[in-house]
Amino acid sequence: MGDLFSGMAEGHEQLAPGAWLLRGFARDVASTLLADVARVAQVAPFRHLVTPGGYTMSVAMTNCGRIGWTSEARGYRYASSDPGTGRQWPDLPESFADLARRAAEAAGFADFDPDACLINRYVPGARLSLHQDRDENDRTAPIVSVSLGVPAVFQFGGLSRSDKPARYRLEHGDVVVWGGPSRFAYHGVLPVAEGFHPETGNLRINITFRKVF
DNA sequence: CAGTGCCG
DNA sequence: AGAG
Repeated sequence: MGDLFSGMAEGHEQLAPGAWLLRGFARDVASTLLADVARVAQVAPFRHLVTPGGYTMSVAMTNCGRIGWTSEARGYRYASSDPGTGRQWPDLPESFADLARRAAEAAGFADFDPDACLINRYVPGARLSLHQDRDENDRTAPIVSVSLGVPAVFQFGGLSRSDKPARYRLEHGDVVVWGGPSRFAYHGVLPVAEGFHPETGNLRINITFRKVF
């Protein structure tokens, strides 16, 4: 097996045009990120949202930043306050903003300034079926996704749901960035296996940054 | 509107 | 296991 991307920085794997897996990119700040996740969750608790189809999601979610993604019986939407508490979402921690900006830059997207940050918590068995992120108005900004805790298998496909997705094992500190021609790529997470990570126990935490406006 | 889910 |  040869090196398909010789000359590229170690640990940066191209998944598709405009899509990169930055292996271990957030490893050195992972503890700080997790501490900030805990702080956010204290103000905006994780909840299991209900899809418009009436099913309760296996992944628990919360948000920080100016606006947050939510799902309700009536539909998906970005909201400036937490429907669970009525309060505004907590501010985007500095550690989040800095990491998101640097990861986007490393993937070729300059000046990424996310206004939305969705935090997903997976227990063993939790999953996110194949979908597109398409509730954002800014179609030029990338998606930045940070994996923490127990590993998971990430599916990354094409622009059509029928395109067979490739699978990548994402570990603590890995970051995936996709934008440009891959901005609307289908992606998902297979059911998370039982596991243990010293910083999260049996949980997987994912932090996803988007620019809505 | 709803496929970020279920069925098979 | 995973198409539709």
